[in-house]
Amino acid sequence: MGYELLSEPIRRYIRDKKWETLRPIQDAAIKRILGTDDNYILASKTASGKTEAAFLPVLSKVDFREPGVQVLYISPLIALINDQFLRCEDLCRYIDIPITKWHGEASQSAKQKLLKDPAGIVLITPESIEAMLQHHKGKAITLFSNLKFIIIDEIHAFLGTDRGGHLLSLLHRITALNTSNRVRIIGLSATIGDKNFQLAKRLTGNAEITKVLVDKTAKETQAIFRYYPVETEFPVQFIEELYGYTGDKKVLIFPNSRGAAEELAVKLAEVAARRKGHKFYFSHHSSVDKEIREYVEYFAKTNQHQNFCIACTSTLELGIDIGMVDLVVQVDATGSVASLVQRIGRSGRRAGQVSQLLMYGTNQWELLQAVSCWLLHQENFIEPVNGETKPYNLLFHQVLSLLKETNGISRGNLMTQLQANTAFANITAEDMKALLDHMISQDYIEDLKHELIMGYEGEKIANGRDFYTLFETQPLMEVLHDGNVIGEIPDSPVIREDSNIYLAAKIWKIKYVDRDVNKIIVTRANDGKKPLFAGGGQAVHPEIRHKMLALLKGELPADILDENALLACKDLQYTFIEIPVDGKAMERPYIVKEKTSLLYTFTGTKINFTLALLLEMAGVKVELNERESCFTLFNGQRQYTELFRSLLPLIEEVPAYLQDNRKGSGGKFSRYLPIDMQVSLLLENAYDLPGTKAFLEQVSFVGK
DNA sequence: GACCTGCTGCGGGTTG
Repeated sequence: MGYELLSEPIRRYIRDKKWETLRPIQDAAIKRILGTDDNYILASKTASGKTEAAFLPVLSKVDFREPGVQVLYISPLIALINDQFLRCEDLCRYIDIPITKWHGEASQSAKQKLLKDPAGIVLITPESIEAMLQHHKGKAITLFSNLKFIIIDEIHAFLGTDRGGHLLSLLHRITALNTSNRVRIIGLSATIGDKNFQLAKRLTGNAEITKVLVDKTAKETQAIFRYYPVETEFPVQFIEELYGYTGDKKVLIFPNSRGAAEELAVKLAEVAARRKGHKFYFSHHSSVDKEIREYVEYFAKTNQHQNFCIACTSTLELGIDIGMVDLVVQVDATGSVASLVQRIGRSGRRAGQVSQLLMYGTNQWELLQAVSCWLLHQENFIEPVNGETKPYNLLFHQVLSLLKETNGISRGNLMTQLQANTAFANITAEDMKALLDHMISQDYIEDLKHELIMGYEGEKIANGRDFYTLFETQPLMEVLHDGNVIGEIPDSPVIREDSNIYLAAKIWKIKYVDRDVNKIIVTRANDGKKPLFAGGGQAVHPEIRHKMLALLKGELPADILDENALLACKDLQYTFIEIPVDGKAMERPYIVKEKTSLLYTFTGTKINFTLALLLEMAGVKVELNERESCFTLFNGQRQYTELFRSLLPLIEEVPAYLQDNRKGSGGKFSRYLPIDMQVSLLLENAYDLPGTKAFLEQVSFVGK
């Protein structure tokens, strides 16, 4: 038993907590972490005790009498750090070691105290590590040069993203400070997916000695799918129906936008007031002020008996423990299966409890996509993410960061550091040299011959307040009521004096807009419009679209669909009923209308975007409806398979075409890079050339 | 019709 291997103070903790047994992932992790020197990825469903699975053996093993911080916990969210701090604080009392939060909103005095006497456990964000290295390498050496373990929470949130590459680079820089020992790394996640294990291993910086421990026990979930067509605003009847399902429960509702979350929170609260129901209706998303969000989280976590309803976006998708939730409502399809899994995991967190999911489709295609995500989840599918990327954005950023950290470094030394960093394993030395030459020519770097220092243009970028992150953000306007911040929303045409908006589950009238200081002054109102938000969509994986086609041409899961939902799906099936399509043989349906033809590709967003680009290059006028994965063609010709096959040779010309026709963003620092690197980033972020090639080689269109 | 994430240093003021 793993229990026997733990140190006595940790065993006492378990006894005092009155835990009868250890969870499977905890028992396995204790044996392996204490019995070997390997790195581990712990993959197990939400609320299965992963945090303890890592901390119990680590705290048993580490000798905290040694100088310096011994354990570093890295989280993608400040909210998660604050949450885990409370849990770990309790545990740390048993072994009498200090634990310190280190992020942008953490106490300065606590940080100063730690610097005077570095020890114990530190909870930190990647960006705070970045800031520390840039400004005070000395602090990083004082704190982290005798580390034994790094624990990375919610590791899936980093996979396949620029931020994940950033974390990998920072891990390299931090562990390099440890000259006397190797730092062991443990990653935690509920939704990695089998196909991403290799990538997760690489995120530890040393895939060869990293093992994956998986508990595949699935979470039991009861799901019911309903259909309610909605045009622009949620009708009263829909709200009444939704109230009927949610009014007497603890509920999270996930519509797919901030605006819809506000609309649902306001309208459900109105119905609740009429029916004398509870008053605890909230909205929770990135535009709601942080203090209000924290209050909502606290309310949900601490109320054992009071029902509540939170309409939210993906802000409540990751690991923050918001306590008991009876029901998760998802309005329209999630963009990914991974996201669906995380959201389902928010309910039924107690042992033996079943998760409850109520799924609403407000449109036939959304319903079909939602059902497909659910069925793929039943098959244990999670979207694989692309790990074979060339992170030029990150390279540009880290070069400037290293110049800032060192205040000047020889070109040879800089190259050595970059080449040793596994974050840049896919970038050749020639590419690195080319980027450095480019950066010197554009004055991002100044070449003093014996060493490189920050250039004039580099200073302008690196001195900005948002140089610590790899992700881009849009400017926001602060919404104020009686001097209190309600939230921050992006500027839009709705933001003008005397118009009304929804925010933080309340309706406001805009009294005054000051675009010089980005402030909006509001008063309470009784009627209003949703705030408008701009933003890009999530890319849907091809596998989801394949499943949608299979559903249209196959049997519908009648056991989870209510009457209307079944009818809505059947209605969509009738659209394609006369077309004999074999989805597995890459046959795709087309429908001829009077002046146009509809070609349904049933493939992922990136392939659709690439197809649209190729058709544009070929001079074929089309319109793409991404939700339906459907191209509208305007000419009369019917040789669709031949038309698409003829696009194949154009794939090779895409990079050259993009050089002159760059659309969209290749990432935060893309515009400072040489053009060929910008194109490379664009191809990775927005398009899928290999996937499109395979699609074009196999596809054949079948119609009537 | 569309998500989310994070953040230093320094100088000058007030408060206990």
